[in-house]
Amino acid sequence: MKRKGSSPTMKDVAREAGVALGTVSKVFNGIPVGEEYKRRVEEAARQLGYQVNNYARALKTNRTRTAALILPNTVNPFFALLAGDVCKALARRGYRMLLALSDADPDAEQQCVRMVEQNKVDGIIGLTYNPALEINESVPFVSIDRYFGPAVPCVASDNFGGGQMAARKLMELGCERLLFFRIGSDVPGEADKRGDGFQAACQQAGIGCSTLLLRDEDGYEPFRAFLREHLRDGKLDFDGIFCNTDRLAYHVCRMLQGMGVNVPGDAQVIGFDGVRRFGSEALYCSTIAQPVTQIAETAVDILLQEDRGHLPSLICLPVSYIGDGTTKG
Amino acid sequence: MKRKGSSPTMKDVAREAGVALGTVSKVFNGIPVGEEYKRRVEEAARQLGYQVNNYARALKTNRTRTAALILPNTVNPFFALLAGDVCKALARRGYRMLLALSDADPDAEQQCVRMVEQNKVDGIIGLTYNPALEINESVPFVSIDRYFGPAVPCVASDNFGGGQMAARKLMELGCERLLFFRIGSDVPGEADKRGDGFQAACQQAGIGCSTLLLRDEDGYEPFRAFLREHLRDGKLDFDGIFCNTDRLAYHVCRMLQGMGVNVPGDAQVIGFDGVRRFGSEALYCSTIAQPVTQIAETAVDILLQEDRGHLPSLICLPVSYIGDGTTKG
DNA sequence: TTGTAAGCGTTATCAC
DNA sequence: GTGATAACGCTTACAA
Repeated sequence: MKRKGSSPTMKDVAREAGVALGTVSKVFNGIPVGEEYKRRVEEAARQLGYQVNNYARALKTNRTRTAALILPNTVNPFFALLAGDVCKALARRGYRMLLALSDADPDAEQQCVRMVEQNKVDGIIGLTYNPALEINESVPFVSIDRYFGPAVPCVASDNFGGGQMAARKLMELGCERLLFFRIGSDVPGEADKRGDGFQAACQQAGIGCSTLLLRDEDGYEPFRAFLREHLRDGKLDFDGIFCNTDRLAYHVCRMLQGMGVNVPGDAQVIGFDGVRRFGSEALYCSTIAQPVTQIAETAVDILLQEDRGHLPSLICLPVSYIGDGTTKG
Repeated sequence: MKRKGSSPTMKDVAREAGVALGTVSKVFNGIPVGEEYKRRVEEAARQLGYQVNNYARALKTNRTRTAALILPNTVNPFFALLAGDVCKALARRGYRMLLALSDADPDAEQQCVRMVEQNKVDGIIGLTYNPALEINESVPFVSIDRYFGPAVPCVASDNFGGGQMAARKLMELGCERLLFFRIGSDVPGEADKRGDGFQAACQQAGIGCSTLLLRDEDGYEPFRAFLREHLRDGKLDFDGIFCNTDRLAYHVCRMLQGMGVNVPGDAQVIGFDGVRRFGSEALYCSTIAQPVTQIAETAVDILLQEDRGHLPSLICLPVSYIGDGTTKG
């Protein structure tokens, strides 16, 4: 590794090149300047290893070319994917990404907002759980997976459509007794529509649908109890189960296995997310996959949109079904 | 969500509080000031929703209280964990984290460095693959998993010790014919010592050890071919396999399963990393777990150390064995 | 086209 | 202890 010396300023470059300060600035901002001057400035800059000081520039221009991403954590593979894709989407547009982790705690989320506000970010993308989050009006905000109201753009998967898709797929694959399992946060979010879509599709098809809706604090055990209750003579009352996350689906499959119920033979299971082992390999189960890259790309596009007049309020991106082992197709 | 109005400056606060600009600054920097003045400033600041402008502050002080983390990606669960832990370690010390993703591409890594340098970060933590990385001397750098030389602090797991640990554990569990599988990057790194440690322990114990060392580009198939070659009458020539990552171990287990070799009955397998399903649940295999949180904490500590005079050059943090399914204990 | 100078929001150095 | 004032490194009118 080479380690070059310390930071020269524009003044140094100007002196070295024998031109005025303003000229140097112009060169670095692509403003036309005499060919010979330009050459000299570039040469001097290269020689001194000059780099513009973004902090000084931002102070003047009020644009930091930095955006913040607020996320509960980075270990949840969906969040990890999102973080990566948002970072890349921003980088492609010449923006830097500040990452702030909240642990899904409302107070911590507010602190994250304060922190990045102080840092004069040009915008914030947040996947948050605090419905009363206070954000300075002057900083653009795009929400992911949580709808705050018409004034705050929200991008999410087509959760409702995904739920419908799961129900229809299960029916198409021969299921007749459907079950929906849900675990998640207390605070309402777009992801709740997964169940809504599932139930709507069932109703539309004229078949019933049992449900068990829990909160994260409840853990996975109640699902096991529920399944046991609905197990008669080794046969499950249901032949198609939709879980609102791949993680839950994974647990359900293991529980069923433990009870001697064959998946997908006796019961087919579909999860939601499209999470992969080691972040990029095999799926854990048949699933409704979220278009993570597209979510990131869209969120960034909206965030950086110049015209802040008429922004979309809710954007739902298309999901897709991927069969992988826990369904018959 | 509430959205409060735009950004007042110190000047506004000073006017509102009826004090001088300098006094406001002092209040926000914890410099003693008259009790009554302090109260008035704080009141005014609260009323106006004032927050210090970090960019202006940094321009003056030359400290941004921001550090950068350069990582190949965020989907690899180990990297995801690291990103989270570094972010939290920095936050706890009042620092923000800029995340830059390189895709493990040397040029992109250099670009990341340039980008965060322009952003005047107070330091960079990098998990990189470019041995010729150029970093401005004036910005502190801590490397993870790659040793650049005595002048650049590197923090890593005790890879050598982990390799030894794997060998000894396998022997302890009755294995007599050991095998080491390695896949990874071309460029030398601390992780290479996993194999060194494993072989050293074998030699010390006076037992042989076969190896197959591949690069990422080779993919996993050659391992399958190797195993097939060493399968006679349904019995494998080896009864203990150490893989340099959990991911490889996972694949190897599936290959063995496909060949009718029982794990851990006929062959025991140990991986390295301690990667968990869904980022936080069950392991994929018995493993030598890396102390990710400690690595992050240590890297941050070194990075922010005031005394840049005598920094440690290589810090190896203790790993731990966790048996989970692919070994007999 | 080029150079000059004001000022972005802070901090820090002074007289007071 | 308090309050002007000069930087910090840059952009951007505006004057030359």
